[in-house]
Amino acid sequence: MPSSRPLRADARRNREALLAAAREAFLADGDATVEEIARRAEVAVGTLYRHFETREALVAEVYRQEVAELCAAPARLLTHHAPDEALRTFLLLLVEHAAVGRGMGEALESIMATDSPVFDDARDEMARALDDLLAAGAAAGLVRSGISGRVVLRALGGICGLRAKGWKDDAVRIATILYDGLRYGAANHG
Amino acid sequence: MPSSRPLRADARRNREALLAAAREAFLADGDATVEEIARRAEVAVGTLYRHFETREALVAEVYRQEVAELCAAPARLLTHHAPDEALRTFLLLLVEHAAVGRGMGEALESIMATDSPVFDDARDEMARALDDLLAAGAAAGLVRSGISGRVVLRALGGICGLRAKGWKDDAVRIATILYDGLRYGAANHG
DNA sequence: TCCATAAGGTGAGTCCGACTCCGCTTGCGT
DNA sequence: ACGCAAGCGGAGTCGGACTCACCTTATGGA
Repeated sequence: MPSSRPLRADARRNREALLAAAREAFLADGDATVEEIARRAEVAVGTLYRHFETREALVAEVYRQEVAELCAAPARLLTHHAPDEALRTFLLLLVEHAAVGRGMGEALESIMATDSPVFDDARDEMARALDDLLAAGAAAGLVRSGISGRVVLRALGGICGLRAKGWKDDAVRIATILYDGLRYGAANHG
Repeated sequence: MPSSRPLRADARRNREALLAAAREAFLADGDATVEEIARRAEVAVGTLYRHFETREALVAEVYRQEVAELCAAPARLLTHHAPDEALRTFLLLLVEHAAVGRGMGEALESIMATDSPVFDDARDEMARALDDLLAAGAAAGLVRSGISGRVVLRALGGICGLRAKGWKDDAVRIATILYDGLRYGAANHG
């Protein structure tokens, strides 16, 4: 159903406006009712639902770009760093992304810690990205083998939700612990 | 407000019935509307709300016993095992508890991964229990120091929510990775 | 240029679940 | 046995996601 017809001009405008309004609302506050988003975009809720199946689908769309970018990182990191360093950097990059705004953290948490089918694609993509990292590390004997990306993803899920004072330090610590834990059973243990 | 007066007989009965109904509903299905719980207990929702501030408070109460038990474990484990072994066992014990029913997992997740004030007590208690474990481990040079129980708690949060096939294996793996990560930077590194 | 028409937009309304309120009922101390 | 505070019932409110029957308009073909 994409591109059966190229989308009428007003429709495209509204879709864009909705995404912009949602992005604005999410990045800042983290939530926002569909009503609020529609109002910001100067359309009615019905229009919102013409373009996005559910509120969650809108959230997913808003963060798709950024998640895709995040998922592209492992391949890039692996060309510039040793696999273990690439893994470490990626985990910290994730924390960094989660920190850009309440919304991004929540989106990442939804992807990592829920099983909502709306995020299936993003979840699969991130799991695959992590798989690559882990496989490269294992092949080099720097990371224990037998761990799937999905597992690591899930382990990281918790750190993206809350925004208490000092949150980021904690997140970095957790990422570091996980990283060390992943190296612990490696062939070249050290 | 506890024990200003010993609670009228019918009130005690209803309170008990509500807890029983909720326990039954939660352990099996994981959720249940307040309406459903009230119906099961053969009282009206108003009665439910006389006894419990919010739905969450009811959840907290249902699992208080079990959480308290869980929190008592570290002290016991430390008298029988080396600190590192005690830590490992506790992490696995947590996974075990999360596995007893959808509800218990959800409750643990709420405690560990949210900041709902309803779970403040449980959260504090668990963090303290973990602190003890970590401090003992650090004192013996078996566990890296500088990690607070709260951080570990948060890291574990993600593993208690989902119930996909093979979930428990994943949870055990994550717990193991965390455990290894916690030992990684220890004084007697090995 | 103009019309037919299907794509798109609208917003009051539905649904659902948590929570409230107030009048009625009842356990229990005297 | 009586009074009344404690307790209970359940219809009602509220808030948020989502729907649908009807209206508006962009667009492409004559």
